[in-house]
Order: sequence, then C-alpha cells, then structure tokens
Amino acid sequence: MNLSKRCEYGLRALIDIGIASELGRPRLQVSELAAKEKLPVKFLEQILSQLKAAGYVKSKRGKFGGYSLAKRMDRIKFGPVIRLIDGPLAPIRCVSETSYACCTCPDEVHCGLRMLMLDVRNAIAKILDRYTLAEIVEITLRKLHRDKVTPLFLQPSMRFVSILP
Amino acid sequence: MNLSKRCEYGLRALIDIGIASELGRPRLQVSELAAKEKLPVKFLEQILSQLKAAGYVKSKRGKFGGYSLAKRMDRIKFGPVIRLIDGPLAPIRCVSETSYACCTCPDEVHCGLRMLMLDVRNAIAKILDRYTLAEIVEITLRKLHRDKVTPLFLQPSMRFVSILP
DNA sequence: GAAAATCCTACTGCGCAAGTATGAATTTGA
DNA sequence: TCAAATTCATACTTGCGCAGTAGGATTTTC
Ligand code: FES
Ligand code: FES
Repeated sequence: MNLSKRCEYGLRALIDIGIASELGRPRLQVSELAAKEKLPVKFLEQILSQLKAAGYVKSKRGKFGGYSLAKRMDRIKFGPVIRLIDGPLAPIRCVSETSYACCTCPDEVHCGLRMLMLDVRNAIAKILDRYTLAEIVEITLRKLHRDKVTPLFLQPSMRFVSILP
Repeated sequence: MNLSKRCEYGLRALIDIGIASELGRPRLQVSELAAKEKLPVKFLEQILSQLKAAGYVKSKRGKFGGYSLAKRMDRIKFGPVIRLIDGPLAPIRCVSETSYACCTCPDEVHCGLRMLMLDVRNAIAKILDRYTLAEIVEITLRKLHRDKVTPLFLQPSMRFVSILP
C-alpha cells in the first residue's frame, strides 16, 4: 500500500505548480520546486519530464524557463497520474480495472481475498479518480489563507497579497 | 498501492484455514494449502511461521500435524495482519496511524497531498480494520453453496455434505 | 557569446521481494 | 525402536526496481 517517492514528489510538484498558477505565477523552475519541497533537483527533473510526456505539464527551456500546467486543473485527476508513475491502484492485479492479471487462485469467482481487495480498490479509486488538482489546490489555498500563511515560492514582491477577493 | 505476494499468500492461507475450520476440518497442512492455492511450499511455510509467531495460527508438528487458527475468526481483522506482513496501510508515512514518520514537506499542516492521502488511508483502514476473517469466510461459504461448488481441500468422504443447515 | 534553464541517456548502489536449500526437532504409527 | 511425515529455524540466492547521480546536449535570454 505504498506510494513511491517518485510519485509523491511528482504530485507535490504538480500541486505546487497549481497553487503558484492560481496565484498568478503560472511557471515554476525545477530548482525552485526542488528548493521549496526539499527534493533532489535532478530526480525531480526526471519526474517532471515524465509528467510532461504524459501531457500534464508543459515546459519552457532556456533562461527564465520552467514548468507550467498543460491542462486545466479541473481536468487533472490524481488517479491517472498515480497510475502513470506507480502503476495500478489495486492492491492485487486480479482486481485491477486498468491492468488486470489473473493470479494463481484456483477459483477467482469465489476468492474471499479478491472480494475484500475489490472493495479496497474501489474505495481507493473512488477518491483518487474523483478528486482533481483544482479541488486540492483550492482547499489548500483556503487553508493557507485562513491560517494567514504565505505560500513559500512566491517572489518577495508578491507576498502579502490577498489571496481571496 | 501494492500487496506483496507474501501477504497475499498469507491471507489466502488464513482464509482457507478458516473455511476448512468452519467445515469441521480445523487443521490443514502446509502441503495441502500450497497444493490448493498453487503456492511454493517452503515459502508458505515461512509465512505461516510468521503468522504463528504473531498469534494468528497455531501448529502441530510431526505426522498429521498442520496449522489451525489460534484465535476466534471474528477476532481476526485483516488490517493488523496486513500491517504485520507488509507494514503500514497508509500510502505515505506522514498519514500513517500506526507508524508515522514526517516527510520532507516544508509545511505538513497545509500539504494538499497529505490531505488527499489521509483520505485514502482512512478509506483503506475503514475496510481492512473492520472486516473480520469470520465475515469473509461466511460470505465465501455462502457463495460456494449458492453456486453448488465444493471446497477443494475437503477429503472426498466429506464432499457433498450440506454446508448450511 | 555567456549564462541559465530544460532535455536526454546512462549508470549506480542497494535494499528488498520472492523464493530455495538444508537440516534439526517433533510426532505418529508400525 | 525406528522410519516416515511433518513443522521449525536459518541461511542463502537471485533479480529487479526504487531512488537517486552524473554528464553532457540543446534551447533561450540578455
Ligand atoms: S487473490 Fe486474486 S483471485 Fe484470489
Ligand atoms: S506529503 Fe507528507 S506532509 Fe506533504
């Protein structure tokens, strides 16, 4: 039941880009992201490259380059991103919707474990395939505002700007 | 989001012992279990040994030995068994109830990923910490009976015995 | 043209999952 | 009492995938 570091970092980066974007800073550099999240730069670079190839972010090269979102935030669901990086959500393949594989069980239809894990898979998918980046970003922003915390990656000049109307 | 083979095999064995027990055959040998579930004998042996050390099953050595349940089926929940073999249910440690560890996130309180994963963890735990072996065994038996299938590991002499009153 | 960024590919280290292998200890029945 | 059948204990193997590093190529801006 584990999310890989790779996936964790990727999602954290995605959320950060989303937040920054929402605050009027649509593009972030890998080095900024890595600094804020305290992640290895080159590793994060790789991950973003993968997210780019899958169409979640786009990049600008060269000086003042960086990464920005390639689709609307409310169209980015977490499930597919996690599947991309970590593979199926299901705890065992025989209950995976997206990449089924049969197991050695003699009777899949009457397998108790399978029933149980199907339940688990559905519970996981129900959450991850429904929540969008937009929702998470919004909730996070609201929380930050309520607690009067300023998002770290903003330029000093942009701090202390009211987030909500 | 993966259940290890070790854990899968362990749970399958547990369920089988539960079913057999319910049908009046409280003790099964490793070789029987391995044959029915098509698993490597020695590997399963190891796993059962671990389950024994944790108090889920007990064993009898020597000829006609084998493994049987060490506690009431309705006291065996799946969550703890999985935690024993595979570790925490939570996708990331910062949302684990049983083995928390902080991550590199600069602000755990306002971390969007953490919120999301907390939701996932709770959904998983809600299922796995509630279902008991007794329930899974019962459901399985009902299904088998409805479909008129005879559990494989019964002795020939015991087949065709009505399962339900 | 220099600096600053992304892009690309290869490589590494190493820990762990998934078993194998070997033999000792225990129980039963002949 | 001995042989067979079983669990118990420990050590070993093998391969793979995670979590990065390393180094340089390419693109963009000033
Ligand atoms: S575990 Fe997949 S069918 Fe039993
Ligand atoms: S992922 Fe653990 S606090 Fe952000």
